[in-house]
Amino acid sequence: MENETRQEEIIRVAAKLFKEKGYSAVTMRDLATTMNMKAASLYNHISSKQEILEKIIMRIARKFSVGMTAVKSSNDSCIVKLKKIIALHVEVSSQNIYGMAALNHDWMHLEAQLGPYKKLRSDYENDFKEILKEGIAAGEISPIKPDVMMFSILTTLRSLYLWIPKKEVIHLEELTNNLSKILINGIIKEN
Amino acid sequence: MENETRQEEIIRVAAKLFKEKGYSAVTMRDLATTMNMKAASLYNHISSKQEILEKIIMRIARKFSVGMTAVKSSNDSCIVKLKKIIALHVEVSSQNIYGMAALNHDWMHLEAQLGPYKKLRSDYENDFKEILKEGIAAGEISPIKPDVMMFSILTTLRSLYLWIPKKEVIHLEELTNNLSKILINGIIKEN
DNA sequence: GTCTATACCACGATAGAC
DNA sequence: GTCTATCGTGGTATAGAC
Repeated sequence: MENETRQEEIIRVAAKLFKEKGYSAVTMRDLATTMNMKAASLYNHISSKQEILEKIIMRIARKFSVGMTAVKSSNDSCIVKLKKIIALHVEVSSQNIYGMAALNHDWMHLEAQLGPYKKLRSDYENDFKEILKEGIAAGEISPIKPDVMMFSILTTLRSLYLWIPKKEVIHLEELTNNLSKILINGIIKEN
Repeated sequence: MENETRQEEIIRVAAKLFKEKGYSAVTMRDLATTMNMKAASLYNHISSKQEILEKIIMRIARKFSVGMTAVKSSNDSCIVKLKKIIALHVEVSSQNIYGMAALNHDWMHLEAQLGPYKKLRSDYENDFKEILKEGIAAGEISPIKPDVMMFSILTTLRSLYLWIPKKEVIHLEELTNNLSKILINGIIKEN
């Protein structure tokens, strides 16, 4: 965290507090206390509480969009594309375990950026579903409702931030492999 | 909703608001406006905002505990036990789509009931993991880390409330069957 | 860049008339 | 059982000294 600007530090600490109590329950006084400052001093670095939320959420949302674009444009099979999406979520979640909480649960408190956020999320879900549909058409994936499949896989991936920090030592590659097996092959033992 | 007491009505409406904005962001004035009352009048039916949260969360948490106890004490195979747990989540979630949001995201704002809630949740997760471990020992389930399996399945089940209301017509039995296939057999097509 | 002081407003909750 | 009025607290944010 060297060479981190004071604004970046505030945003990082705020994300941690938002994960613990949610955006609405965290006050500027809470944030200031954690930063060893007075609340008024925060405003030399950020213009509002809302701005902090916007930076936390939109930064991560854009990473997912960029990642999905890369996966879409590849020539991989659908199963490989899915594995790449799983790896994308493990990577982004592990690098933003606090911010992911705000992305998942505090997006409704966005004001000016609410529309742009919703657009990114809905585009992401459509791309995801499209990959599943292609997989079904190509005979790679079981012909179960793509909606239910996407919901099942994506909610697991979106909740990774709750769970990654609990691992003592985080073997991200191992986690990615285990998740791929479970989400793609299921948990039943094949004989 | 006939024969519903005024207190039950307040709790039901509050759960809906909590799902939309989170416990902290919903004010007693918001709740009163939605109920076509003044905020002060709410206090003739409930003693505090905190009491509303407690009733919403603890009621549902106890349903899951009761359901898990029934599954545990059966003589079913582990796979059948898992299917029963999936059905339990579909049932409880569909009957409490608003309350599930508070259960998942506002439990940290519990005060006196925080400890009891955490105990119920942790017991539930331990029972769930135990069933997976038995399944592995019995050769029914793939020998992947039970932690990762439980995380993957349980986060999907815990997020059902986000998704059930989006279905135009809810065929709960079909949803249960599709989810069982996806979570247990995976999405890959077997040839 | 941080501080003290404070403006202004909304919060949960209570008192007491009707 | 609902209302008006209000209490005490604490919210975001600004002004201006240092």
